[in-house]
Amino acid sequence: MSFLLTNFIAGLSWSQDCEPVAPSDKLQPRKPVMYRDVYTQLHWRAGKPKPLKEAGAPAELRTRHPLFASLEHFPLSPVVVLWWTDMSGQSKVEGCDPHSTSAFSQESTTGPHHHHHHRHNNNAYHPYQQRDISSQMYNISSSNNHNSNISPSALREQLAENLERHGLSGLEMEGANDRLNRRHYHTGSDNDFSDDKLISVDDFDDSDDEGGMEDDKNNNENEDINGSMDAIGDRIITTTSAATANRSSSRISSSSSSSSAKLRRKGLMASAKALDEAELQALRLKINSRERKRMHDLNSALDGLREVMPYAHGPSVRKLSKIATLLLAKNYILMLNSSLEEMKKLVGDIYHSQPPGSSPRHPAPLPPHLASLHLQSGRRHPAEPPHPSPQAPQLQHNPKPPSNPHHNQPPSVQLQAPPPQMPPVLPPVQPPDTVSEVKSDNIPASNRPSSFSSVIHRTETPPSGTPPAMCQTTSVSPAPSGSPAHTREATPPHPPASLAPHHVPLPLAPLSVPALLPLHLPGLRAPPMPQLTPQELTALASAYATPLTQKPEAVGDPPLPLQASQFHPSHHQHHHATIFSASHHDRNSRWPPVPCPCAQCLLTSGQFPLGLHLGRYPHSLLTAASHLGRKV
DNA sequence: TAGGCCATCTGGTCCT
DNA sequence: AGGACCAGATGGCCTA
Repeated sequence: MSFLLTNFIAGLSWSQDCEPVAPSDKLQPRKPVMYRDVYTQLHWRAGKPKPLKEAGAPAELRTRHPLFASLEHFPLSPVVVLWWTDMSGQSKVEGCDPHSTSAFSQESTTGPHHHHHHRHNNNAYHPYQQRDISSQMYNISSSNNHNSNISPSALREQLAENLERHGLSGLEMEGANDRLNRRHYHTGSDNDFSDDKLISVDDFDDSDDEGGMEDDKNNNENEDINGSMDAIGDRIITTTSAATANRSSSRISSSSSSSSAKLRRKGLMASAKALDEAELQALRLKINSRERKRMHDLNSALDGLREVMPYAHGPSVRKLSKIATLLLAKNYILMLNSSLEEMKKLVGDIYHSQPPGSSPRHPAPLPPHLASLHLQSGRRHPAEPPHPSPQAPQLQHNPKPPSNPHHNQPPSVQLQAPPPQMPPVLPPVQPPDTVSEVKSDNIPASNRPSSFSSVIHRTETPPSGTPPAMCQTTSVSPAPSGSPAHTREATPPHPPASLAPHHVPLPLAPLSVPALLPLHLPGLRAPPMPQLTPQELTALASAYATPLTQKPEAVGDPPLPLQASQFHPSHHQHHHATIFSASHHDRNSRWPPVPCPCAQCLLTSGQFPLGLHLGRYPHSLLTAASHLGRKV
């Protein structure tokens, strides 16, 4: 879109139809912001902060026209008189007496350049079509008045007359604007503020400068872009629109044209190469393309992160925002680390605690299912040779979660551990290719905790030749329906023992853990029996393995009164209460909830099926959640 | 309708 | 010099 601005005049010409309001309440210029070298932007407010576009100010003026800065110097003269011709060839007026200018002529806008009409989308936002008279920006658009007969020259005369009527001459304004421009927007270049009455200011962004206004008779004195930039501050300026956010290629092309001019003006291309306009345009396009690609790559990476995040991936789940993704990922990592530590401690307690009075001379034989646990922390058995590579295990996510109809199953987490080094005192480790599947049904009911609802099984058989140290993946199958999350109470398979843990070495072997392990399950401490059957171990692990495939209806049952009170700090209870009251209980919400990224929610995911209890919430809340999680 | 989120353009800065 | 990176600005889309 192109338009012509003429007689940009600030004056005390309130329309009789508009109730004069204290200008300070209506037009409060923001601190001038340098925009594209020499221009500024103002923030228009009418009573309360209001979007600029709703204030009726054309985007070009809001962002580029330096004379808007005059409002700072003329706070009592908020009326701005504008006349422009938009892309569609319609002349419009803002800020002057509607009774005298409403019938604006369209004759001046007709020309051979209506070929630009095709760029306009009827559904696209048109800044000049949104008028807010309350903003006291008098927008007198006569785009639909084809019978008007006021020519631009007549309009100028009328405007000048109005100015004189209010005792403000254009000359005074011009001088003031010149001073203002020199003060605020003079870039130090050769701005001379010539006496040009009509200056073409090529838009920097987007519009088609190849013809938007060339036909207008007022553009006879148009200068090229460089000349116009040197003459910022003149009263009559022709510019083009940036309001149309049409991302079409044509826009890019036209944008690059003006941008290249800026590049040259800026001096970036002041080398001897003397790139011509086409080259500069190509350069601008190239830069834009690179930046676009960069952002696309960034978004792709974020998408990849979302895929491995433990939240519902179903199509009915709203996509995590960028910030939510990052916060969730961060807290997820924290939770995984905590889970790992917890698991280490638990395993150490399980296998190396001895009944009171007995001395742990030898570590308990490690059942096959946990024989592969590789403990990084804790004291090692004296017989255990030093680990050759004590680096922390590397957490890896399966790029794709196990294929099953449950979309919200979390990705498996694999721990890459160094090659196993089995202490001689321990029984041989079950080969990693052994696939065993133990269901809680196999466990006697008397030994089965009430939380035995999940199934843990080895899901992958390494291909032949795979070193034993390679990762194993343990996936957690969903809990049977009707088993709410909070019923997976952390009932220990055996009465909790208060035995002091005896950390003894464990064989170095790959550790397979579920992707998400709820922490702080009460009672799940060192069982009294040093040896557990594989079934028991599986059952125990299942208590830790939180099925994350709970149906969303579980969301509707706020788990707050239960484990939350046990595991959540008070501040987090409040956080949860806030969150839940805000979105969790909104069954009518259009969007399914998305996970709370705070660490506490992740840590207590065993009680709250991760990713199912939050909908979108404001950034402030999300940030607060992050802060809360940081305290955990 | 306000606010959140996003894509895009843009200019500045830093790095290689 | 050129590319990567960053932040500001803007408008569109969507939701509450």
